[in-house]
Amino acid sequence: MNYRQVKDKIILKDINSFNIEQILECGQCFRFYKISEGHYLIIAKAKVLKILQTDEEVIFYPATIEDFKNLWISYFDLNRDYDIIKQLLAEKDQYLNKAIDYAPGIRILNQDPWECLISFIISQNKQIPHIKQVVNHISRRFGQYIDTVDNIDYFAFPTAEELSKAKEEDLRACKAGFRAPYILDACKKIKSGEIDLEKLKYLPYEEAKTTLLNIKAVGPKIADCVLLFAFGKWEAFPVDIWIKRIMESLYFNREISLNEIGHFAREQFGNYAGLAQQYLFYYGRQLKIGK
DNA sequence: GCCCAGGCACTCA
DNA sequence: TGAGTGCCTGGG
Repeated sequence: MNYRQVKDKIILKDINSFNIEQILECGQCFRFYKISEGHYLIIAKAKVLKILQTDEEVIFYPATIEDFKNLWISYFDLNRDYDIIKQLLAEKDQYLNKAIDYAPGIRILNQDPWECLISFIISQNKQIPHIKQVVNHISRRFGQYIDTVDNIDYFAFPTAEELSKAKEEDLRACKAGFRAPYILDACKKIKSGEIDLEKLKYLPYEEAKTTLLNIKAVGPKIADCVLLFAFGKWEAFPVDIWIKRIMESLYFNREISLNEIGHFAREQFGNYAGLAQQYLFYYGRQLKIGK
């Protein structure tokens, strides 16, 4: 990878395994908008960033070289060599091999744990456009103003401190529905220090997961999402309804319990299970496998 | 109007 | 321990 700054843009070249559409549309994050083909706007790290990908390069703007080094390299996981991992995974089985070929540009983002936690609490029983909507309402109402881009105001996702000012009815007004008290429970546990998200990063997968399960409305699926997308714990293999259908259809040819799927995934994909999940999810969802 | 969506809590056997 | 059911809300 090499990059340089040209005015307010960072131009990135020679990067393998990077496709902005696949990265954003594989279900790991919610605060992004498609501007046009290969052109997206994201809100992360209290910034509004556009990303334009062409055949030869990826342009991040507006961004300084400092932002790029301090924020975006880590956020987009740019220092990791995905080619080696993909080779390892592709040897596991033909289905995963196909899924990797289908979307070789997927990367796992390093997101903010708090935002990730609340976003996935919101995700239950909702479709992605709805989740995005609720996260936006909450940001607009409780988060800090970031910037106005193309006449649209953008707001950061509120901190636990900021969000704990919300009342249940405020969150219901943000269309959180029955999840409103769950969000407040998470606020309370984080704000009081009962659960310290910063510390989870340093705990082993199982221990961190057990801690997260103490939050109301956080079950195995949501815990795994947070562990994978915010804490870099790639042993996590979130099993949602899509992955269940996809795995049943590709690997089992019958109905199977969530537990069995998790067990199978750990055996089959090992320490890279989480990345395998992303390839299978994107592949299966785009092709509507099992639906 | 009905059904379902990237789960979970709660209840009951 | 496992199966069954209800849940805000919006879109098809």
